[in-house]
Amino acid sequence: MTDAHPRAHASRPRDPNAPSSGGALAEMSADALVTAQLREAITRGQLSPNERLVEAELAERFAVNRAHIRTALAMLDQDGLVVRLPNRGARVRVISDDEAIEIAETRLAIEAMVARQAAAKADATGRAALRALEKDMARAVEQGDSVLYSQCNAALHRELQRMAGNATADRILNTLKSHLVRLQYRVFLLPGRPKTSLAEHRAIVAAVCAGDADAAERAMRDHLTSFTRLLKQAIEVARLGGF
Amino acid sequence: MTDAHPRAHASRPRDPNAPSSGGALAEMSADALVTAQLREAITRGQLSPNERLVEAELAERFAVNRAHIRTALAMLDQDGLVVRLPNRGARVRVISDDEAIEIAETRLAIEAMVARQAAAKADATGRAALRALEKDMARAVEQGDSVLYSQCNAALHRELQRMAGNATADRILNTLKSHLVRLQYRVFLLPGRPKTSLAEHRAIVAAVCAGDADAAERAMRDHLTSFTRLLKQAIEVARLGGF
DNA sequence: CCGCGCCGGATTGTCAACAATTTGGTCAAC
DNA sequence: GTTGACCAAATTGTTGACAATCCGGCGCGG
Repeated sequence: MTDAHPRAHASRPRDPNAPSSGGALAEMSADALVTAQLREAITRGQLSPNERLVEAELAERFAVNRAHIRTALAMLDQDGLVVRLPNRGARVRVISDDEAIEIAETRLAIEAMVARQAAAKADATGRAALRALEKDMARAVEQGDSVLYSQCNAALHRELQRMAGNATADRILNTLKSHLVRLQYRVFLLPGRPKTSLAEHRAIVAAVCAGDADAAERAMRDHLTSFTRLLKQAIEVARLGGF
Repeated sequence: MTDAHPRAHASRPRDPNAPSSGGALAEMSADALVTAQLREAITRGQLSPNERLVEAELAERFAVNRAHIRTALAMLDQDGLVVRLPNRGARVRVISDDEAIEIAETRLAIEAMVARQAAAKADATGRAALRALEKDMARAVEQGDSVLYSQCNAALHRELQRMAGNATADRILNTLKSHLVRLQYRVFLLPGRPKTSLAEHRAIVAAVCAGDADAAERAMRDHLTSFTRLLKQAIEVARLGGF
């Protein structure tokens, strides 16, 4: 209706040689879409760790062919969200305590670099965005709104990634974070955490906006070190208390 | 012959929940095997950047079904070695100059952490292995054997990864390195590079063996900063001279 | 009562045929 | 000479059927 040409389906020719599944939600291959859906189902906890992922079931659930599920599982296997044992099917990969810490530490290493790069490349738009997010964050703390806070937190880190313009680090960080989402809420819920976290974020924003790369890296390092320490603590508590 | 039970095919039950394609070459699913082969073909340069990857061709080349090629392409797409455009097939992904630098920088960030962790966990075995590799490396420099040197170099970094015992960092580093292999030879061939590189490696080995985490991280950082700088230089030269 | 082999259902792995899409070339019309 | 539509070959996307494998329970023998 909106387009007279029967064969036309996209106006722009699309940039080739770009990470295949990175783009917008529309104009995505069926495989990529299914993969994204499955990934989200896992990270949101709708599929619990170690749960068996039966191809036929998933195919029905997402209303697609088994082949699509199959490639989706292969891709998620590739970035460690799923384990596949030959002839025995796939399961949601369980992240061991030790591994969770590994992930947090690796994230720290990369994100410290990202903060440095963001500071080095900071422009007016980015600075404004950061300051706005800082304000939102402060409001969330005042109101004691954990959900909002966690959203602002994620948004702020994403904005830093955007400013750094490091696609490689981006991809890796997104993968690492998808592993952490299920764990980080424990840290957010610790008493007093939002307040310290806010202060740490302020330091990051200030350093990045000032274009001080060293300070930005240091601030991010402090922030994520503190996060990692609390994560370890939370894990330890769970290990002792849970059993 | 060696086993009376007709159904037995592996002695140990195998640890579930481990990165699927990380293990030994035997006992690998067909998909994983094909993926590994294709990955190697790409990293070794047998398939040039931007080359079209026709499923039927590859299927014949590796003597497998098209479906296997399909999942292999999906997995390689996932870790950025291949780009797939819907209905238009897959190509070997070309790494732009900027991206090569990004990759080198990200590698630096992670490997600095790995060096730190290796130093913290260093045991007698690891120390011995590092010292042996250092010797081999020195010999390679004396003899002016670039190939041997590059192998020792890779082995040394791998040994550090092993010592650090950080599976997450491992996976990421291996991916990043697979992108760099085709570029790093330019750096190795620069005049005088092996000698400086050797000195840098000596510093790393010394720090790690001494269990000095800070020094190890610093040494690795210096080493890879120097590498990255030369890589940038090599790229710049190629950009100006190549055209 | 316990181990062992075996069978049936469920699930994954393999494959080839078919449908849909892109691509490049040809030809006519302007 | 150039533009545009159309056609054919090549290639990817989709689907269903079939084979191979694993997992549970069941019965047999010790």
